[in-house]
Amino acid sequence: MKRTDVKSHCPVNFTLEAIGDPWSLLILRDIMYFGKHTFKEFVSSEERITTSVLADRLSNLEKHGILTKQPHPTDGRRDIYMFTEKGLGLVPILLDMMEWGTAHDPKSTGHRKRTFVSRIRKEQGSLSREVKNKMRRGRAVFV
Amino acid sequence: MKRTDVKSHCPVNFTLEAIGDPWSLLILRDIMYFGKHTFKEFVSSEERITTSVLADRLSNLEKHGILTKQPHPTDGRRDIYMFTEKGLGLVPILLDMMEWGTAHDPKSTGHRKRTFVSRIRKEQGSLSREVKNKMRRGRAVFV
DNA sequence: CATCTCACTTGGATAATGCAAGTATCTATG
DNA sequence: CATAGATACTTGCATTATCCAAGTGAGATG
Repeated sequence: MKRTDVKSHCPVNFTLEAIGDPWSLLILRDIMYFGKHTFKEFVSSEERITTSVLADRLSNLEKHGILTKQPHPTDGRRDIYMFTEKGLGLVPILLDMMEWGTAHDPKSTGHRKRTFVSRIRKEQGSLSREVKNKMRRGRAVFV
Repeated sequence: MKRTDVKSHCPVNFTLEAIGDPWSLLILRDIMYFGKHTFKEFVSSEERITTSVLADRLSNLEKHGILTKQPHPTDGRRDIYMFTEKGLGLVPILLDMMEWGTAHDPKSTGHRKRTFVSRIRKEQGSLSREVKNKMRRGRAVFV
């Protein structure tokens, strides 16, 4: 039995079924932050995804309606991958991940984007603060 | 070679090295949303994590400074897992995941928390909108 | 002190991933 | 218009991770 065989309708679990593996998120990062759009560009990323896994993840992200594939307008060999509107809903998650990674890795390249990262921090408002305070007191969101 | 053997200092990748597998995030969800704190409680979650994977993930999350383990004050068999301050920095990510999962799963239990979810949505402010608009025009954050 | 509870470990089967190589389609060049 | 190079994949095999069931050891309970 695979993990995703148990269908809970917890919204966090639903999100994880779509993007809950590292490679999928790295692909989304490549598009969102670096403007990559093709198979070849994804393969060339620092983290060295293999072509078999990349093909699998791209088709998953398409299946989940997060990415769309279009033929390149002039070069028929290429396919262009882009976010759908549903995919764009993941932007806040990717922003928060950039913020956290920058905050906790002294060597992070995020430090070169200080003003951008502090803008992310500002979007984390009163609700986040409220939840954190609750948890500091040993409580939980729904308890 | 494992994925995490390639050390990029991309902040998103750094975050993924810490919590980039589904089980870790489900553990954090259990603590944050449901107030679970012990091994037994995590095992009893809907998604059926196995004890071997749970033990592995808990020690990883401890190693990354996201969770701390304390002995139960009265029952010496139990250990209490709680978020550290570093771990609390992940709260916005977990909130955004709840928001997205609720928005895209018609059967989501998140629909029972409408006012809470709409508060999450309100925290996603002008920066997210700006990034999304850029991407709709085929551009990227840093391009 | 026998039994139960809790937090793990261990071992063996199954599934996912990594790696190298190959294929099909399209483009660019002589 | 044949040939070489690009691009987006597949395929096959070795390695690694996960699942599942059962066991262990320390502490609680009656």
